[in-house]
Amino acid sequence: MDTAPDKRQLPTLADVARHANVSTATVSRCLNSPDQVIEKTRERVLKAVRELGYAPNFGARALAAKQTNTFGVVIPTMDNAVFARGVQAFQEELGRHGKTLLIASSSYQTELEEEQIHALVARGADALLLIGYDRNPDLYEFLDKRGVPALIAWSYDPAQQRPAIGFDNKLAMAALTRLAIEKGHRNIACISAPMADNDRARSRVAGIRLAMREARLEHEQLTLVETPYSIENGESALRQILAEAPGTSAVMCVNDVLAIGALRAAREIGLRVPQELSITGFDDLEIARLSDPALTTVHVPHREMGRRAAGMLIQMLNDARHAPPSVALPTDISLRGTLGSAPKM
Amino acid sequence: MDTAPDKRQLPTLADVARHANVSTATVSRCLNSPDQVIEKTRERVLKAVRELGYAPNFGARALAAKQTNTFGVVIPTMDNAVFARGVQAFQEELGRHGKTLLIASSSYQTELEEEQIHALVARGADALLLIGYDRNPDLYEFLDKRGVPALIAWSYDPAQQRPAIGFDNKLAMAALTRLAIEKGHRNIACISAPMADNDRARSRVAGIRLAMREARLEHEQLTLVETPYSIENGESALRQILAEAPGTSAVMCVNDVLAIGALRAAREIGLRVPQELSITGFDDLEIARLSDPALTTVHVPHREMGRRAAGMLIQMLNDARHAPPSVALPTDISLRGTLGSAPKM
DNA sequence: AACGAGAATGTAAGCGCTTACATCAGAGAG
DNA sequence: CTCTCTGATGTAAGCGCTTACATTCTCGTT
Repeated sequence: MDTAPDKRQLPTLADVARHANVSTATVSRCLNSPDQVIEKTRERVLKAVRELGYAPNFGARALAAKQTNTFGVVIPTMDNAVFARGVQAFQEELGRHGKTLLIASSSYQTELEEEQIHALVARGADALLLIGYDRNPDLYEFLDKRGVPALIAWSYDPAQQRPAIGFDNKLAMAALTRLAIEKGHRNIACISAPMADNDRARSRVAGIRLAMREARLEHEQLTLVETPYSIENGESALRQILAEAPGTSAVMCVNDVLAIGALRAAREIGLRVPQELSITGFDDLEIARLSDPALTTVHVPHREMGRRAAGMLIQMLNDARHAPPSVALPTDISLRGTLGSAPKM
Repeated sequence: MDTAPDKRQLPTLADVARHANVSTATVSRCLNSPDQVIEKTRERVLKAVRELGYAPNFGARALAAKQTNTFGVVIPTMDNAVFARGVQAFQEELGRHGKTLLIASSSYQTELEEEQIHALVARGADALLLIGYDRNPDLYEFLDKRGVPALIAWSYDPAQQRPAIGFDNKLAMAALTRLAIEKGHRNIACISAPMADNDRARSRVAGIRLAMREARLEHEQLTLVETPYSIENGESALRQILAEAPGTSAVMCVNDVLAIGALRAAREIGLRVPQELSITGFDDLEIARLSDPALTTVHVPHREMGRRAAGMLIQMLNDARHAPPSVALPTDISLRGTLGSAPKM
């Protein structure tokens, strides 16, 4: 497969040293602590660096220096503004501290995620940001053994031990559900992302159930459809719900993308939203404000989460003994057009 | 579990070898070409690996093996579906070939981009995917010298030498502009992203100018506003345009996000779209279909571009001598609600 | 002019891994 | 029973870099 092409001989530290007529140590110092080298020598070395197009070999450097200043993150997919925004903020903050971020995406496949984590650790990631709690216990053990601090993001569950920064998905969804119930909705349905390996989706659904139970509704009868994240899937999920439970007056989706799909299906079918059917989302993506009517959803501070995650992880790296307390960021309900009162029977 | 403070001693190949009572060479072979090792030994080694929580040190491996199987990409921002989608596809295809992708994002800062490229190369990226042509020539020289193949994506300019995969932004925008002109628009304005260091934006604006020239319109009088990518900026840009050139009947934006902002501003102002004002975008993001009215825009095959970019780059790596021909992917106009006939004077 | 402190630079020992080459054990041939 | 051959395993030389320690220079002192 890999027919090694022209094994080009790259310039090394030693080449630069020879070219500048100094020792390798001096070159190294020029690059890492320039003030230890006298100006004249430094100039000569830097000139040689430029002329040879030299770039240090990171692997060798990490090997010798035992430090990479590199953090890693594995996200389920880049193709979702939710993660993109948080990770972007994470990286910006990391950059401010002189750290580099390596991003890998797992396409929502647990196995692939595990591989990526190993790859990141092998590449010397000093610390990791991981999405959600659901993960093979062996993996956590592996990270502990290696002493690689890992912070869970996008989730927060007081019952879990691991340090995390996120929001209480269950409570947030319960709050939204209570609102729907106040507005008279009794026949509630839910469109969820696949819940296996996704504690966020699970918690959100649990939140709906919680609120229904509180209101003495038959929460066992919640019509539930699980389908992967996409607008199209949201559309067909809504059709499926209406077929299974024609009396449904409110459809609560575990994310905005599915909700937008549901909204679209409702329009195609000719159901007026919110007069005949209410729809809610979760995340408050850009699209939530753009749809017509605008989507009622749960607003989540993604950027702030990313930013603070960076701080926490750096702290975890510097003080490996005390895990910082997990933090639950506040969410709030963005009440917009798609949630209305339940239609009169 | 040992909570060693810092300076944690990670297990090395040698530790595994000792533990399994074999030589380091055998352990290495177990990991890299298992069929060269007899089953019994292999099991013993793998058991030791598991027990010690061993993971190979990538740096050392790359150092010794001179191959990383890692590609790199530097995108302007993750927080834009355009790049996210293409890169996701790129990564998926790379994964299929056993390559890992390292992603860095430059927050649209040229200097940062340059740094990131160096970082990626230092980390042993075998090849790079870069967005757009605009870049310091020294950087290209550096990459050439290092023998790191680089493929330009998202842009295609027949006048440029470097291998690229993208679409002809100028032609695509010209086509859309011709359409607007056919519909009677004469007073055209444009909302562009900052054009310095962004050949895509520049080409798109050039496309507008080209079409106007063809139609013998005073293309010098194109009202042009440059503003960074965001919905809010699109809104204020539209207000600015209407203040500067009240007769404007069509506003062409270089991307969908700005267009959505413009659309929103138009609604706030009370201008009916498309009866009183036409608006167009570029990219065909999800939001383009969701706005009301839906956005007329240029559809661009992001995923296909990412996928094919992976193939091209692998080929470039394997055959460094012949650069593959650049490819221009077809774009087409998604004619939707926001482009209408020019209002009668 | 000789001395010595401190700054600048050099020397060389690894860091953890791969791999060419050396060695060895066992099977089949003679 | 010895000899070869083959396949499994061991040995050890780097890969490019950092850094502790050794060496050499440079000056201000005396």
